[in-house]
Amino acid sequence: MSRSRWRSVKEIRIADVARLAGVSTATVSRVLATPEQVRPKTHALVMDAVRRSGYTPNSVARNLRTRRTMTVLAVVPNLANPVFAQILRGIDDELTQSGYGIVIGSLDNCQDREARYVDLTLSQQFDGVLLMNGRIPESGRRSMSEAGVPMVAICAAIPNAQIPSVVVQDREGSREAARHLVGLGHRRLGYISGPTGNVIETERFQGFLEGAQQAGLPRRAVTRWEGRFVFAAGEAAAASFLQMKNRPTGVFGASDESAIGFLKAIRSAGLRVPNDVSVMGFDGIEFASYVEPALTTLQQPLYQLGQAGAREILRSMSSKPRPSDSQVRLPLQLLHRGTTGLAPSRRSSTLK
Amino acid sequence: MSRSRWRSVKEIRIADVARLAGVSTATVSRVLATPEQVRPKTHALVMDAVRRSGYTPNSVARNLRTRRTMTVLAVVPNLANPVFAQILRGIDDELTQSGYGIVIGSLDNCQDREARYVDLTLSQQFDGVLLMNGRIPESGRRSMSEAGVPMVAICAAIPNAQIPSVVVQDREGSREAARHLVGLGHRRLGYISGPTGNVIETERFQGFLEGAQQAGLPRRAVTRWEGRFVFAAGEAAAASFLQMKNRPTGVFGASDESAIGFLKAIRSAGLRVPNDVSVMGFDGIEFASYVEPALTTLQQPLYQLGQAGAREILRSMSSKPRPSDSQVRLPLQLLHRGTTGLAPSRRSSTLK
DNA sequence: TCGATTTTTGTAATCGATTACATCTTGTCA
DNA sequence: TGACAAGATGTAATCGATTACAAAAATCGA
Repeated sequence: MSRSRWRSVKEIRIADVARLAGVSTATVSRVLATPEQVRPKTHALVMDAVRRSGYTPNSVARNLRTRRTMTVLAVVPNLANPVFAQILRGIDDELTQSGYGIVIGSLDNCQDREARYVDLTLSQQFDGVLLMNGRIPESGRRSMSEAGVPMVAICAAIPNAQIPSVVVQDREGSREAARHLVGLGHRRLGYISGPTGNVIETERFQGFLEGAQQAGLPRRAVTRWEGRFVFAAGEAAAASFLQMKNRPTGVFGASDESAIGFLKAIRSAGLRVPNDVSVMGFDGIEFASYVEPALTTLQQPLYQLGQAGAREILRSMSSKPRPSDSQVRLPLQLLHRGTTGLAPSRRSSTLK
Repeated sequence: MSRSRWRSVKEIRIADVARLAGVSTATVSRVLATPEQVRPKTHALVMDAVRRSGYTPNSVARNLRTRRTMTVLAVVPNLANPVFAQILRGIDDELTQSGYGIVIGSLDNCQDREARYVDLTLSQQFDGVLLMNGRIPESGRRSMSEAGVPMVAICAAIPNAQIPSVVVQDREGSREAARHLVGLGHRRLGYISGPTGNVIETERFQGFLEGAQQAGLPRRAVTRWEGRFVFAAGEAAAASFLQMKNRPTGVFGASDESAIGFLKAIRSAGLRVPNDVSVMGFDGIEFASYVEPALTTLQQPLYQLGQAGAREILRSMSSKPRPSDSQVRLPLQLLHRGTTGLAPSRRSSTLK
């Protein structure tokens, strides 16, 4: 019975409120959208009717008429990765402040899921799109860009596209990581990669190589293990690492998860960190400080990344003329924690 | 310039396609929605026009006319917790299969964020709502239930509400956890709680007490530390734990994160796990197997939980008559890993 | 108090689809 | 071949808001 009451409440339309208040629908609409355009007396009248009836405007109708949905799509590679959870928090907070909503589209690491979001975007569901997967989603012969909706790339810039991006200093960070390891005396380095071809991966690997080189290491001093940004990739790299004769003593994971997977695997094999091997990650996720020892890593300003991206898309959605290829690059912070230390060679000589 | 071409593509309406194909808008609509109702020749004609023009129906207009959005809202306490990420994957997969979309509404552990989702729901944005926060969101004097939209609770049942729920056997699981610890010889137990008042927390704590009692322990053998389902709660509990004179030897965290926080903190304090203290968690998140030692925990079938919840809401949205208070309870699995072992007392006698 | 100006309100068109109903084809069978 | 049913298509109403434009009311100065 209370059930049916709710139902009835749900059916209130603007016309009902207008009748109740003795005004036209136009006036009701104005009271709700532009109160300053209506006489205080009328305003009170209408607001009272709104309250009495429990009216809430139908946003679908409004969206149709105004041709905007006040909603932004955020495409992420996956939801399980806490990196994106943090970025999304920043986006959400920022967009909410401006009255926008956010729809999260997870690709679940599966490229054919792009189709769905292409369709939704093409069907005018969103006023803007935030891309965190480093590419413009497509479906068959159709691309999301056909929708003519503003887009902004976060986390990973999109090559060959005139799209503003908000990213971190991946290259510089990885360079610093390599230098950090070499500075500790490590002469043979390992690199656990992200997915080959991925923009971020490319940047980080290049940076790492550059850093090693700048620190005086030859290219062959760096071993690269093919991986992805997940725990399992680190474990796989460890398997390969363990059966090397001349093992690297400093290993850098292109993500915290892969570094943690590596860490776990080599410790299970009896190696000590950082005494035998130093390990570094990239991301600065919360987990990273709960492994043992706490993971040395490059911390991304994830929340701020999301905020900045959101501000960028808000700008794109408001003003028409845009540079449309601006790029913001936020700095990283090297968190020197427990998994990195002096190289065994250096350490023993020190101890002697 | 290509820009303007996209723009123009975007403006195609059903009337344009109809003109191009030389039929009425009704026919175009039917070709797209109910192809069997249209002659093959006409069908081909229209499809060709659709392809040539790059037409995609405007879903906002469609939603208005059909009075459904084919979208479900999923309210989660927060996004950072991987538990919800996994549940959401299950939901997403299942809903997508049925042509539904999902909007994720994160409360970010902040109750006043409920208002936003209440408004969206009241404004007819969703055909159904999945609640994972154990309560029906409200905003001022308005409740989400007024929208008259089907709702299903996942993860945490909602007390005193006629809402179907899909949960796990929290109570039975925690009971088993307590028995497991006592079975290993632990006579003093610790319990790191979730937020007091939370449905899940209540279930788990009751279960834990019951288990301890059934195993022959008096109530006072169980110490409860007030906490939340996050790392920091475990660390706080550890601080309290460390300054007890007669410490528990078996500690159960109501979440993996709190257990991991505890683990980290007591190991930093020099205690050995499981030799000095056994630790258990609840959730079975991926990270739990990467700490050292791997965390013994109760694994939730998170993905399946999401799937089941999605199926339930799909049912609620299709058929009108519903039991509306059915409850599905999925079983947990005790993963016996490295953080639990014989109690010190028991172990030393064994070794002797 | 009157007319001009400004504010407030109302009427009706509009957003872009779906769909009830009417109309026109096509097909079947005597 | 013609009558009738079944099938395909078209016309126009509809979903529920916003808003351009017109009309009415309030304000103001002389």
